[in-house]
Amino acid sequence: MVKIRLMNSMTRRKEDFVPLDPANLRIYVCGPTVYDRAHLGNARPVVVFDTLYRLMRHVYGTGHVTYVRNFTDVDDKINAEALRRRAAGAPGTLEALIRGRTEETIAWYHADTDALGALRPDHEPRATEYIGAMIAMIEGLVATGHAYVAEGHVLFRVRSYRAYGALSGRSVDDMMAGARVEVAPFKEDPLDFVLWKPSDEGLPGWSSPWGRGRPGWHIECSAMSYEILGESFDIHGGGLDLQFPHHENEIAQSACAHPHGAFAKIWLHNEMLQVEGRKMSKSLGNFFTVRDLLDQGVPGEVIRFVFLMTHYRSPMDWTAEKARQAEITLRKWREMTAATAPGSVHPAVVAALADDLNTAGALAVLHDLARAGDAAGLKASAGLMGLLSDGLGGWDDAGIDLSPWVEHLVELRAAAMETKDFSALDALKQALIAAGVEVRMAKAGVELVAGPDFDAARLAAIPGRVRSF
RNA sequence: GGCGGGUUGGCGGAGAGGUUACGCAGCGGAUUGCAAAUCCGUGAAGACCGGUUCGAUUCCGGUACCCGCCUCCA
Repeated sequence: MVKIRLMNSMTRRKEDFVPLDPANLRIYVCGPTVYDRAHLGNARPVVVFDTLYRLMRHVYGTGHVTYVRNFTDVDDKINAEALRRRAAGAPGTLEALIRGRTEETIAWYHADTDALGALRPDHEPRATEYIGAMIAMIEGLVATGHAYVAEGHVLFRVRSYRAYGALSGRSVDDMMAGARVEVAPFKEDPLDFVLWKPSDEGLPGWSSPWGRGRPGWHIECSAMSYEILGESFDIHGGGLDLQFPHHENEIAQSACAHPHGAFAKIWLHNEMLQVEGRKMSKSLGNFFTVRDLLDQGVPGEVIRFVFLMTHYRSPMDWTAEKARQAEITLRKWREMTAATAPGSVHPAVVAALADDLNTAGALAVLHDLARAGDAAGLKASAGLMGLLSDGLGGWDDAGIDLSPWVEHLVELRAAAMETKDFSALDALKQALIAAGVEVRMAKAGVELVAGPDFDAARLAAIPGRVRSF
């Protein structure tokens, strides 16, 4: 059995991974709030935890890993969009408009993450389908004194959980010192957070012991992970920005609601994404979605490769130069493996991934395999990382038959060898190169490949074709 | 103010207390009518100051600078 080591955010140590149950390894990852297209930053945990999922399936067996990633479909931004649509004259109830918006967004999310070569999780629960479980958990917390009701709200009593702050390395008193928390007048303590809040008629709501309302953000993950994975599971993941307060609050809720459970054994957090050296933000004008990139012609496989170039615990900078390099490498590898059946995964690739998901190290091994000419090993090993699969392919094929141009070049070369006048041959060659075609002329023959900058219009505009195609 | 992370060659980016990371770019060579592509080879690093050590880029401490979180956020 391959020994997997993971950096546990809780202990700040790289630990040997020992599953609670090797026959059913359980992973929970915080998923998106489905109010709009996934931006590039959203894609990072998708790829990171997909890689973890693939590694675990490889090591423990495909049927022995349960991967859960939720959809948060209760959120003020979703409400705002639904209200906007209603104001614009859209028919239907508010709930129906909300459902429509979240359905649409989830479909986008699936399409975009599929394009990145991410496997669908085994469960993708939606918060709205677990309201009952959330209410039950909140009732338990109230009954045991870990939560209290105030003015239609239910709040978690942070001081009732002694270990609060352990994950993010803060003490409650530290947080009080630098508190920038909005303090509602009905809170016993400024750090107490909302489990349930009232909804007025203009907002979606569910009936509860505390009146019509809706859940706070953190409770959904506690409720859904418990319902699907139980009170103890192996790994909980998400972006580093979720470490506090979201994950800290999840821990507090779950630990108090299920005091005999361990909740998550290992916490993994991916670092954030930057774009050309700066934080991605709408105000800087460098904000874009996965779909934007795909529409610009950046293949999903290239996006995935760029993500894998950087270790998940380091900030990752998205740059056009990286995308260019990734595309060159993938084209080379795809050409090399096109007619090859996958062999076996190279142990060094597994070893690199097993060492806290060292994807950059694993890619270096892939380069070694390519250099050694091991196409079968390359294809299988890359497959473990979600690369070079048939499903992600096709983008490197310009979908054009270049063989007439090959014939033309062969004829021109034969003539040039006779006459010693290479000008016509060189002109055509330059024109092809200008159209983004790689011209490979060897003694044995001529080969043309449409490269990254292939431009069909420029190709079509080249004069002097010997026949029409 | 509180908490956490980082600083590696021209660029990107890993591992390892002592022996080549790797990729891109560069340079040299093979090949080619010439190129391209490919292959082979090659120079180039560890923010700064101390400490531990036979030996540190790798461990420890400090300084500087950068970044993230603390507010919806992946």
